[in-house]
Amino acid sequence: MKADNLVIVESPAKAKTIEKFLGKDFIVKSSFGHIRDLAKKNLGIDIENNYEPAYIVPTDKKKVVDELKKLAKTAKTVWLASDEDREGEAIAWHLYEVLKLDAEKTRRIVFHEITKDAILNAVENPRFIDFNLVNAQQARRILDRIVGFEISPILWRKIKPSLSAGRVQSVAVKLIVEREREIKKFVAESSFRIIAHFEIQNENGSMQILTAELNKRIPTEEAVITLLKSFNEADFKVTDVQKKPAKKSPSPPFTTSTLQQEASRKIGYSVGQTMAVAQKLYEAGKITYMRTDSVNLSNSALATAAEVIKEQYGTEYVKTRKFKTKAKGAQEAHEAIRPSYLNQSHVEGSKQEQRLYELIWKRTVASQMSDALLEKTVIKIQNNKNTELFIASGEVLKFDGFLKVYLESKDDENEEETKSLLPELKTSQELNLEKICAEEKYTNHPPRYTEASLVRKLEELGIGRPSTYAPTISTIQNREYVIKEDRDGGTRDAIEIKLIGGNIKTLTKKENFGFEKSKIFPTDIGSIVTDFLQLHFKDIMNYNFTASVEEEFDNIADGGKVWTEMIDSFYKPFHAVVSKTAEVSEKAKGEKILGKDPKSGKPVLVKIGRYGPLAQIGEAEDEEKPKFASLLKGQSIETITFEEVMELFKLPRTIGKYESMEVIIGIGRFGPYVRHNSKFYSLKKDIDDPLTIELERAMELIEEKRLQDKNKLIKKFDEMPGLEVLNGRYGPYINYEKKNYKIPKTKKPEELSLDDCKEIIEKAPKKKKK
DNA sequence: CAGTGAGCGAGCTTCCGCTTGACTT
Repeated sequence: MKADNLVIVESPAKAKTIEKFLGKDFIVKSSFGHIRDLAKKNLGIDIENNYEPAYIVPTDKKKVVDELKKLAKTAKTVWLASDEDREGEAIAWHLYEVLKLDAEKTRRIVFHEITKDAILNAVENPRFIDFNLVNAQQARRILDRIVGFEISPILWRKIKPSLSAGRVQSVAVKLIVEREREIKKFVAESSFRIIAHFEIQNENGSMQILTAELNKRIPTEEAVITLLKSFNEADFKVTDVQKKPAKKSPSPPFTTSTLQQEASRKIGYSVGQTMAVAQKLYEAGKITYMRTDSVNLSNSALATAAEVIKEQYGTEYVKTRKFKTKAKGAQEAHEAIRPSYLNQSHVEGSKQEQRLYELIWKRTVASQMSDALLEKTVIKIQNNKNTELFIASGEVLKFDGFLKVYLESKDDENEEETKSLLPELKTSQELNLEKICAEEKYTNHPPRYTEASLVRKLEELGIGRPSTYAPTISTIQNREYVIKEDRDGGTRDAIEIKLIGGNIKTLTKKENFGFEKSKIFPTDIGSIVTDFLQLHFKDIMNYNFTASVEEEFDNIADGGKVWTEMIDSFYKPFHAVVSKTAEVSEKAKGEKILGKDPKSGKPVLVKIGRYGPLAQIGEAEDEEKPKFASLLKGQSIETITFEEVMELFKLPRTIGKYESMEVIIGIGRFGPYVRHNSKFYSLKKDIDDPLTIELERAMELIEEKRLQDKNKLIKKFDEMPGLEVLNGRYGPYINYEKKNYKIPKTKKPEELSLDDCKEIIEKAPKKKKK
C-alpha cells in the first residue's frame, strides 16, 4: 500500500474514522500514544549534562515505529495529527525525531472534533511543531521521573521494598489518610428536629396533612419537652405565604471525571469498569473519545441535539448551550464525551455497554434542553402561646424541561428533602394542629471517599489527567496504600418525642449508622508512607504542588522560561533533601506501645513488619525472643486497642478434636486458618472470626473443602501421578509439575488421554515473564 | 501456600501520561 500522504494520529479508532474523510491519497495510521519514553537506567536523565533526557523506544512500540518508518519513507508529506495539547505536541516531536522526518515534508495539524469539516480545515492550515510546548512536556515528564525515582528508593530502604511515591499517587493517598483521621476525630452530636403536622380541609372536603419544620434545632431532650409543653392548646395560624419562581439548569455534558462519578452513583461501576466499557463503545464508533476534560460539543452535535429534542419532546424543550470548562489545568484537546449519533438513544452491545451508553445519551441530550421551571412556596406558621416559627416549604414543577430526560445524582442522599406540593393557604388562615414530633438527629462525619469522589477531588485540585484517573486509583490499591471495601457500622439510640392530644410521649428507637459500601480506607502502610513523606517532602505533598509547577510549565510553553532552568531550580533543593533523608531519617515502622503484658511485664507494641502489621510482646534485645502475632484484616495500628491486641495472642488455639485429631485455629501468611491432620483450611473472610470460631463450624469448613477438592479432580493417570486434569476458576486445565496448561476448546477434558495431555504440555508456549 | 518478624547481599522494585492489546489458573 502506497500513498503520497501519511497522517499519524494517536488512536487507531480515530485513524479509521479520519481515513474515511480524506481522499485516496491519504493513509491514516496510529502511533498508539507515545512512542518513546525516558530510559529506566540512571533515571533516564543525565543530570550532569544539563538534564539531557535519554529517550528510548520501548520494546512493545518497536513494531509500530518500524511500520511508520517504512510508510514515512515513501510518503511525500507526513502529517503529524496528534492531539493539540502538551502531550500531543511531544508525541509529534518524538515521531519527527524517531522517524527521522524531513522538516520540508512534515506538517503539524490539529483538530478538536472528528468531523469532515474540522479535518479538511486542519489540512488547509498546517503549522510546524511548537518546541516551547514540547519543552513544557519534557519538563513535566522529567519532573515526574525525578520525584518518582528519587523518592521511591528511599521508601524501599526506610519502610519496605517495592513501595512507590509520585506527584499524583502520594497526594491521592494523603487525601484518604487525612480524611480517615478527620473521621476518627469526629464526635457525632445530636439535636432535635421539630416537625408540626397540621390537618387541612380541602375545598372538596378531603383532608390533607401539612408538615412544617421549626426554624431551629433543639439541643436536649429536656428543652424539647419544655418546648412541646408550651405548644399545648396553642392556636396556630398562617402568618405569611410567599411564592417565588425558580429554575434548574442541566449539567454540562460528560468529561472523563464526571462520567466516572455518575456511572458510579447511578449504575454502580468502578472507575476502571467505566473506562473499559467506554473504550468498547468508542472502538465500536458509538461514542466520542472517552479521555477528555472538555465539556465542549461540536456545532454539528449541537444541531443534531436540537433536532432530536424537537422531534422527541417538542420545540419548547430545545435550548442549546455552549458550556465552559472549569477544571484546573484542562487542556481540551477533544470534545466532551457524547454519542457519535445523537439520534440513537439505544445501541446494540452488552448490557453494560447499553447502560453506559444510555447514561451518556441522556446527559448529552439533557444538556441541550430547556431549564426546568419551578415555583417555590414558603409558608410561615406561628401560634399564640410563644414566638416560635414553623416553616413549610414546597416546590411545584411548572415545566419539566431537561428533567424529562436526566437529573444528576448527589453523593450524599441522606438529606431526604422531598419537597412536595403544598395546599393553597392564605395569610391569617387558622390551622388545626394534629401533632408535633421531635426526632433526634445526629451530625455526620465527613464522608469517606469512593473511587469516583476521589477522582473528583483530584480533578478539583488539578492533579492527574483524564487518562490517569483510573490507573492512579488502581495503583494506590495495588500498592496496598488504600483498600476499597464495605465496613459494618453500629447502632445507636435515637429519641423521638411527640406532643399528641395534649400528651407528651417519649420513645427510644435503635438506628443503624455508619455502614460503608465500597469506600476507600487507608492501610497502615498507606498512613506510614504518608507521614514519612509529609515529614521529609512537605513541598511535594502540598495539595498545591501540581498547580504551582503547572504554572511554570505554562511559562515554558509560552516561551517565557527555559525548561532546563526550571528543572534545575527544582532539582537542586529537592535532591539535597533526598540525600539528607536517605542519610539521617529513621526506619519508619509506625511503632506504637500500647501497654504492658500483665503476665511478663514486658511492653506490648504494634508495628509494621516484613509481612504487614503485627503485634509484639517484648523487645528484640530481650534475652527471651519476643512473641509475635499478625493483625487481622480490618484492624490497623492506628486504631487497635490494647485489649484487641491481647486477644490476638490467644492464637493459635486448639478448639477440640475431629476424627480423633486436634483442630487448631491460627493465622498464617494467607490469613486465618483451621489446621487439622496437618492440612490447612482457610476461614471465610468477613464471616468467620478466628477468635471465636467453634468446633462445629471448623468441621463444616473441613468438609466443604474436602468436597470441593473431590469435584476439582476431573481425571488422573496412574502411569503419571504428577499429572492431573482439574477444574478451576477459569474452567478445566491440566496441572503438571506445578505448572498449569490450557486445554484447547476442541477437546473434552473428560476424554483426554495421557498422550493428549503430554501433547498439550509439549506444545504450550514458553512462559514469558515481564 | 500456612508460625515469619535476625542479618547479609545480589538484583529488583519505582514515576506520569499517551495509547491498546495479550491473556489469564
